[in-house]
Amino acid sequence: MSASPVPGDPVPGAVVTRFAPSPTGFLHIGGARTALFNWLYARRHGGRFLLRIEDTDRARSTDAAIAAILDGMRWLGLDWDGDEYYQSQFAGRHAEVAHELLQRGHAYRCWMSQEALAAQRASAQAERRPFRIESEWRDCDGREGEGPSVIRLKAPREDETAIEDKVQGRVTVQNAELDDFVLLRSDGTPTYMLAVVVDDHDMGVTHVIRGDDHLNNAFRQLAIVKAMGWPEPVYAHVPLIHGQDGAKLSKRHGAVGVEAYRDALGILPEAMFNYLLRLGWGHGDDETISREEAVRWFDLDGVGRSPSRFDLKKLENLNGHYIREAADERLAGLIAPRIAALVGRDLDRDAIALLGRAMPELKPRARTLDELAEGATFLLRARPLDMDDKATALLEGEAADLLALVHRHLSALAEWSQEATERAVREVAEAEGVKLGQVAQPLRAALTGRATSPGIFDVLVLLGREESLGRIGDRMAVAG
RNA sequence: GGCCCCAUCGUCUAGCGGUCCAGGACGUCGCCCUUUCACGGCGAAAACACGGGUUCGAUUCCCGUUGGGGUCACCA
Repeated sequence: MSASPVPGDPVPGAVVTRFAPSPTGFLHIGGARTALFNWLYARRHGGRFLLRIEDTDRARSTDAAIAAILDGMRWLGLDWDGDEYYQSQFAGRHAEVAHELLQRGHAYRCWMSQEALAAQRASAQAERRPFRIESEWRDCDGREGEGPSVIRLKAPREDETAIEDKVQGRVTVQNAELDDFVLLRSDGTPTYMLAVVVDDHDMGVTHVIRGDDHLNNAFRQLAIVKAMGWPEPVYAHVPLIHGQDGAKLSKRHGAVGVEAYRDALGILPEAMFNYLLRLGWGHGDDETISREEAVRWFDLDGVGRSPSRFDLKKLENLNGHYIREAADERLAGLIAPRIAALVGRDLDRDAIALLGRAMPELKPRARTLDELAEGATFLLRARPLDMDDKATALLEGEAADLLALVHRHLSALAEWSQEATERAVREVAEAEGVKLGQVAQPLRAALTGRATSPGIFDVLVLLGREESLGRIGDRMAVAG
């Protein structure tokens, strides 16, 4: 599935890549992967990775929307070189280029009205033929119209244009397919098509790595590049990420911003990094790939050409892996706010230290920070504990008597350790002629309020003698 | 609809003419470990879309069909 090899690097020398998101309120999963690939490519080749915010649409480009993107990038550890650029800063330069194109005969002023355009489009549709703008102003020998005008590119109509795409291979399009798109709007502002090309050139971008949805645009942009006589960048159009239904990932698929996975589920940045990397790219049978390995191994030829579906299950599995690898203190700090919300009070240093100590037992049982916090709350909940349904069921019948026996044996212990508590509980089971589980399960319910938890002797030690005995006592009191 | 792109297990992928009755991972299902749930270990089911070529030989190359996706603004 590798892309056909593209001979020779047309731009020898330093690599410059860029990520150019438009601020929509969050860092889109697909955008994050595009950013990742650009970052990786630049780092791999000792080049520079630039960030440019496409804030031409001023209405949408709020500070909050921009901050969300920068925040997401930092979270993933995708550091950009230098300050971020803002496309709106360069509007003057964009207009300048449009006028230069005009002077050199590669563009023309067009006074065609929106209505005339709409009429052309309608008749094209009625006759079931492809729509292509046909402006009378393309070749009008200096004649001028009335009122405001736009500047359109005088796109070539003969021959064809080919792009040697690093991912897609050679892609060719008939120039007749390209129409005279607008470069400068009637209010003098630049269109996206013009702005990207000018900015990429001015920023010295050598490799344009972006989503597949821009492949068609690339031909239009290349027309500007050629008209200006600028060096052509290397293009690499990576396939889009799809939802479970196979369509381009969008809001209707649910969470689509990386911060949602971070905040709601509790995904670790290294897990997201690894997952996104493996989505559409592979390195043999390697599954868990570190940041360093990624920089060492990443290459554009490894990027597949077909879209891939976002699979939450795999992300979660990977996240579980990274949780197990993460330092206990870091994890404790990460889940502290979640637990605070769950137990309804802030956690002090002792509480966080307790979480850290419990972490080795908690970690293997969670795939997300959300699950990790959920599994840890029993440590910090206030007495008397609420019992869930399964815990309540475990405490029915003869369980109460067994619990009382366990309480007595544990109370008599001189030393409160895993070994000592285990011995005590096993003695009760043996003396009563029941299986360990018949004693351990009610004990678990009493201590945690749940039917599942870390190993019961770990729980006993983590909670400590006083708290443990207290919790068991609470249940005995209820049983009467 | 025009144009462009894509096509290996349910999903992510390995495979770059013979090593493939197709390998790994997630998910699923068994079994083991076990005080619960996980983790871990072992095992199972599961794919080269179809049809033509090229070739001594196609999952790998070419063409077509089918299916899927993207894109067609004075949005970005």
